[in-house]
Amino acid sequence: MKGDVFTEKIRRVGFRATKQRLSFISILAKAKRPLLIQEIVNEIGPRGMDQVTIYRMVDAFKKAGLVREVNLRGDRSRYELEDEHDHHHLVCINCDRVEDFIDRAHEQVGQRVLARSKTFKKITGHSFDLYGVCNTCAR
Amino acid sequence: MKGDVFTEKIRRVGFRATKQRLSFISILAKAKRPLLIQEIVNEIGPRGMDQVTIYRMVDAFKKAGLVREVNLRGDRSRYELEDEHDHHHLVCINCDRVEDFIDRAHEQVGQRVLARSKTFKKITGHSFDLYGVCNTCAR
DNA sequence: TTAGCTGCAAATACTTTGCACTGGG
DNA sequence: CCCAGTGCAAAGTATTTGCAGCTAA
Repeated sequence: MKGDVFTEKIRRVGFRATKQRLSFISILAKAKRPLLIQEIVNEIGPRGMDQVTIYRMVDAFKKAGLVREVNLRGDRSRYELEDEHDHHHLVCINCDRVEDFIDRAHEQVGQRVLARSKTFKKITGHSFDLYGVCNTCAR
Repeated sequence: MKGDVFTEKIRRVGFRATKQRLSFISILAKAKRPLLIQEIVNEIGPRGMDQVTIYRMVDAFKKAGLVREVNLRGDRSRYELEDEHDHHHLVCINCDRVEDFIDRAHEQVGQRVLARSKTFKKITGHSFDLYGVCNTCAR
């Protein structure tokens, strides 16, 4: 467990690498899409760890920049591991399947909007996701 | 009250134009930004209408295409009137001030992503908002 | 008149907090 | 050893549901 890559990640941001945190991170790493708190709880199983612990972990990891909070439609917050090329999501409105994509168009939009704006000084972030219908649901 | 534009809007989608619905719509029309359920309640005042009614109204109007649900950051859902040129938001991360902007770049992104995707058939919607710091908060 | 709406009460779901105990370093 | 982290219980919000009475059309 010493040289484990998740252990390193956690320690690097100044946290203790408890087994709860390791299993939390590994669940997010395996997931193909951002997960609800409830989905993480289910994944871990009833005897895994307390729901409260997950709320606290998500909060700490978010501040530490290890985890990203994602809001799709009117849904509750979902969580995924932070990655270098901040990707966006293409989400099926029928079955919730998620495909990630990378696109930098929003950066130019930001510049354009800022240039025109009389009230804003700088852009610091964005949210950009697409919704659609996947091949399976389109039949 | 007969020729009122809000009354027309409401009737056109098959609903009854009650005074609760009229005041709800007029509050959203006056607001300069998407409002929380709680903000709408406050706006109306304690003796105005029941919170439950607002939840039900928001739901019905959303389905009817009169109202749009907006999710900014990890915040609860906010609501605004639907408009023809689906605008986006530039939000101050410090004071929550909102400036609307219009930009169609996301349409090309959608085409691009769809062309590359092996699993999606079509794009039906999007969410795109920018975050930044306004002039006042930048000082 | 009468179905669509609303209000009130209460249930349910989600999230946060307090505190004593545990285990990572 | 000792304090960050966890579990459990309970409080605090947010949202939904059931039902009786009201009112727009």
